[in-house]
Amino acid sequence: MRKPVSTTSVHPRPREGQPLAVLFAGHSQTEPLHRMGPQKLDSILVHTVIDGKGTYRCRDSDYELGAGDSFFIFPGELHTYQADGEQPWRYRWIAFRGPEADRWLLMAGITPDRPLVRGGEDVPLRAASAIEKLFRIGDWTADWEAEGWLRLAFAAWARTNRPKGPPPSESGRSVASIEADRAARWLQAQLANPVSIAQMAKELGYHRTYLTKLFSRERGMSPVRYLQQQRMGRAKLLLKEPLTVEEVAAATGYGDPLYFSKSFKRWVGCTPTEYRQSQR
DNA sequence: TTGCACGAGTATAGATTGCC
DNA sequence: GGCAATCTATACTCGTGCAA
Repeated sequence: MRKPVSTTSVHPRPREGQPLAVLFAGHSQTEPLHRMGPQKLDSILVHTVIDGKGTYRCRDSDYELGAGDSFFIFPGELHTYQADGEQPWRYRWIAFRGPEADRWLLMAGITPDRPLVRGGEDVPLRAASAIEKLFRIGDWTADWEAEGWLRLAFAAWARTNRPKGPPPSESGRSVASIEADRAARWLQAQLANPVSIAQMAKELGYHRTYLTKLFSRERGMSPVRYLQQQRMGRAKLLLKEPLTVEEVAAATGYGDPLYFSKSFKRWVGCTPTEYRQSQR
């Protein structure tokens, strides 16, 4: 068995507000049954398995992974991952964030509900290795090179994950429909965070009033109602886990568990505790 | 596509109660 | 005692109509 080892190189001069920011990269040879989580992150973290096996758990789903597979952890998503007991995995990771990254993930067909890319090319592993070295050296050009490597990795994931054809944003849909989808994805990515519609509008480059109207027209419900619907769906899943109501409230963007309980009852018709008991 | 105004609805905080 | 739910008051945000 290999000796457990883990190294990480972080960006030497991280800056806020970039469309795409590569934050750190590293690699690990884990111990048998080595486990991370349950936890939540504030950036996107992708692991690509070099060899060995392990399990990734997210949104009430378990994924078995092996060599060549990549799994994506989205910001605010409660998750765990654990090495196999007999063949603990060895993997490389890259952490990044920014609206550009969100767009690439969508185009590659990678979402919190489909957080895997099975097998495929070795480019992501080479990218993670290169970025780790770049950040260790700390040269001022590291930003450019790291972004370039991440682009190559995304191209590889997209080739593996998506059937041939135009990217989703170019398939003949209206601009309003595409923008409503963008807004919906933004809201989905913020399920665990207290956010406002004004904040969303600002980040997507539209006026609050206009975006609200556009969203309501395309989706048949207001952005706030959509956000609540998604949060309650998530809450129902999390209530099947051994988490307190307070933890479920926090994981669904409610700072106040009391208010969460009240909202849950209004949506579902029973309190979180009653819902949990009914599912047993 | 933006900005304003306004009513309606939502979020929050604190106090209290009930259950295990 | 700890956790969860309820009630109330208040502040804030949202959705919508309208004008530009």
